[in-house]
Amino acid sequence: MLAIKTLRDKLEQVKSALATRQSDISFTQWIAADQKQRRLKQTIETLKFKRNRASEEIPKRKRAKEPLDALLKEMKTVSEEISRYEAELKRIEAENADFLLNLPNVPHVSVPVGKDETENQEIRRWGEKPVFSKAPLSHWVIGETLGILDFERGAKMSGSRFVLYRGLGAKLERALINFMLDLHTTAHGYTEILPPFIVNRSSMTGTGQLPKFEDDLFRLKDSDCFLIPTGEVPLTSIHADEILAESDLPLNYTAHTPCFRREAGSYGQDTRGLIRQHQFNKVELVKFTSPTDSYDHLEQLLAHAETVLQKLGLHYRVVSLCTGDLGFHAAKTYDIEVWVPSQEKYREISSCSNVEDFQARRAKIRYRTADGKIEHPHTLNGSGLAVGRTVVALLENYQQPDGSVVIPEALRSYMGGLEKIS
RNA sequence: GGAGAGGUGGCUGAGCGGUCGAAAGCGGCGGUCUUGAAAACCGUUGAACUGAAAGGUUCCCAGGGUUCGAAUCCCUGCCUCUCCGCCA
Repeated sequence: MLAIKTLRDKLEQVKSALATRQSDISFTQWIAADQKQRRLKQTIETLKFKRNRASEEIPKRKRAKEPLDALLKEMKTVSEEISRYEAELKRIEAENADFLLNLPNVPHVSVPVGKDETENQEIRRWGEKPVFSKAPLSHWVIGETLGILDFERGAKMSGSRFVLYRGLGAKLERALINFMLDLHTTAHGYTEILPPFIVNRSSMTGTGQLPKFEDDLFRLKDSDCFLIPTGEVPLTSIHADEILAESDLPLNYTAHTPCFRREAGSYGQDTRGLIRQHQFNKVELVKFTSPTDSYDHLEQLLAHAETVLQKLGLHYRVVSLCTGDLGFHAAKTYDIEVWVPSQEKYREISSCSNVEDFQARRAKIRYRTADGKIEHPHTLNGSGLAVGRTVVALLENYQQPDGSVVIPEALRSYMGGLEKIS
């Protein structure tokens, strides 16, 4: 959510910044409604002032046994007026709040301007593409042949885009989760959290998933609660409605959570394999930082996610998303894309964003500065990493001519010393 | 699932329908005292909106209602706790 003050004072700047996102938002209606809202509020406050003064007067007169019928009558009218105006104000406020909640974040100045993903900017590459003697197999062929991934039975019990891991496949997923969590908690200084995987509407709204993206979420039938689409939601909600101390910052949290996504509107995309599932595991990184150094922290967060791939020896590139490809709540985003040999493509395996104060404002996350001022911290989040997609990369990049898959050195202690899956 | 209790400021916890943004204690901050610290004592200490400021309005879980006036009364919802039942 953007600050109303910013909208009122710097509307033209906001407009042109948002235009780079390819959003066509009209502000004319909002401007009128905002003015109406302020006028109404003034009227109501004047009336309430009158009522409050009368409330002081009435008991005095009562004690003095002075007549007050006329005053009571007058105040009854005033109260009726107030409730009439308030009903109107409530309606307008709800409209305006809805407008604000649906406005995307303003891109940071360093974000490349562009219309869609074709104009994202490559920042760097790490490692080399592996060389194969014959055409590399897709991870689902490898996984099914090795008996570690079972898409058929996943679909049988749950539907398409669900998978069953078996034996060493399940163990590999678990090994990756532990490997990532250990790395982030020991080497990178994050506090491990095990949050709820079901959250209420307020947590979803605070983090920016709602009201705009309800169709992408799984909602529980009788409770207005949702399955989390990412660990970012519970981790960022940890400090909702709180006022932190400046000395608390930065706060660094990590968590492994399953993520649940409806994937509405992605029919026909990545229908086979692990790339796009309704349920997948992810290790998430979330930071709360001071606004002054949040962009340094974004680089750090990105480096922390990259470290996972480096330790696993997986070739990847880092891309800075252009304005047109930026997610709703992000001011700046780096995607890490891992090499997927069977597709001869880089595929997103992590997305690291600085949300600035967009979520903090929605979720009422604040901190008190040394001189007592109340400010919104910046929130950052990134995948460190998407676990299912890491399995994709491992199976494909480490596949051997004999059909086996070598386990990278860094992971072996988590696999009971196993060197390859065959 | 059944029965009951309750949701008040950073925390604990008072609060008669009007003088309550709200007692008191703790904690925090500043000070006195002290070589220093502790203790003691004194002072101070919520948030949002609005306004140049003075000030004004709002907030005692949320939403409705009663009333000239609600933290206080009524209704609904949410949440927490206790006991019983069930259960990993």
